[in-house]
Amino acid sequence: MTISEENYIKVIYHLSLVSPKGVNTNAIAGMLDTKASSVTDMMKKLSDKDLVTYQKYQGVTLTDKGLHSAKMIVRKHRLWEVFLVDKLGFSWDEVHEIAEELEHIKSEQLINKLDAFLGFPVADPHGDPIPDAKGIIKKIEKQLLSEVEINASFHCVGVKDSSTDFLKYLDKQKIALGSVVKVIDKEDFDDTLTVEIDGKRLTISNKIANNLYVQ
Amino acid sequence: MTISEENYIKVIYHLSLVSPKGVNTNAIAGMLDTKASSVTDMMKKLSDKDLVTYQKYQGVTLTDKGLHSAKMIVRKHRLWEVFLVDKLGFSWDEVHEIAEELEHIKSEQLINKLDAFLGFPVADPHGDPIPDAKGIIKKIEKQLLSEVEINASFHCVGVKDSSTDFLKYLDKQKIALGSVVKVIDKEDFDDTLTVEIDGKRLTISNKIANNLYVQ
DNA sequence: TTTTATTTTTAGTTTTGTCTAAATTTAATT
DNA sequence: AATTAAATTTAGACAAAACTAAAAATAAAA
Ligand SMILES: [Mn+2]
Ligand SMILES: [Mn+2]
Ligand SMILES: [Mn+2]
Ligand SMILES: [Mn+2]
Repeated sequence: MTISEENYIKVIYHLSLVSPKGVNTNAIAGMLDTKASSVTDMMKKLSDKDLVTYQKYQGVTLTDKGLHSAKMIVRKHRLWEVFLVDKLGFSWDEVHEIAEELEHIKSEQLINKLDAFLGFPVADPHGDPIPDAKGIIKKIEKQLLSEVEINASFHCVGVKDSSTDFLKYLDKQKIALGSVVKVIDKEDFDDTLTVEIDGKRLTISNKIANNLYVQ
Repeated sequence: MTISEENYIKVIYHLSLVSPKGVNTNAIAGMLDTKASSVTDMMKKLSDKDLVTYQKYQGVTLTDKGLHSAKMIVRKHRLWEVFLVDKLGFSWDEVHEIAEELEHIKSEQLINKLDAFLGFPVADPHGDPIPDAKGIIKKIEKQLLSEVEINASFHCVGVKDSSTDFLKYLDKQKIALGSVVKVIDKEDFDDTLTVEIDGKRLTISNKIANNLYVQ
């Protein structure tokens, strides 16, 4: 599998989680910053390799083989992100780009040794679950902060949006995975929340609360 | 720079150490397992990018820019080899192939953080020197075991041939970097050596002695 | 110094992955 | 149901990096 093929497979995997019935050509093109015609070409190739099932105009889905490949790429991506943050001291907003390259290193032995070296982590620095060597993903129980009842306490366990802007905002507000959050009040008009994070009171917009997972 | 361009630059660098006057097309083709005509094409491209000076039929040399690029690739290759052996527990005959891929990961920050994480090593698992962030290579004093006087003691500090076969032979004989070697006797006829390695007596051929560096 | 052998380059293809522009299919509106 | 809009695919082209086969330059041998 080439790097390009791997990038396509991974994008189809991520989009499948939202559109399990079939992933659109344009959606793939958007994620990979390429043109729809290029996607169509690649779908034919991936279909020939039995990694996706593709029917003209009907979107694509991953085959079992494609799904397994996708999980292995995601596994590599997330393990490398853990390495970059835990061992090399990168911050969580700096690692995605680098992991985007590291995820294509071929050795299976490498990734399993890395996994052991890191202590078999179950989640990456953004709280996303890491598939194990067999591709099994331990589902992490979580809710969006925006959908949680008032006056109960939770732990931050992940982010939905892992853009630099959002992660830097969280850093600024001293919100990290593990932080304790309690929703004090919710504004009816625009769903703005008053929360207490690690004891400190804070007002956050619905957009923020809608991108932060708690448990 | 593409991965292919980087591989060419690195090979030219290694061959330059032996042929500083100019590296031959066929030599490059041999190292990269490609055809001479492909090399010619690439030399034109690298020349256009000001990474090599190339004149038809006269071989190539690296420009300052090309030399610096080459050293950065070698730096990455060797640092990753240290990581694989010291942190992940690979043996020294397993790391070259993987480092051949890892050396192409782009981030400068990554490699400098990796360097720090590893404790700024000066040599890779095969005893080859690691260029620092500026490209400066601390020359390691060393002699081939085949050229050393009899009855003096040395430390193994590197291998000239780092093929799997040779490294596995050394493993079998319990010879590692750091081992203490003393040449007891040299056979006039074929230069076979009788040596004492970490106290154990051993007979080794000239071919072996000619691929082991001591200091 | 010719002749022969080796090395290197040129010319013309191929594969991979991309693009633009045009055609086609499907979805959404009148 | 007909028309318009959006999504998708086809057709044709291009750049990168490789190849084969043939031509040209250099080196070695007679
Ligand atoms: Mn990637
Ligand atoms: Mn992540
Ligand atoms: Mn390489
Ligand atoms: Mn090495």
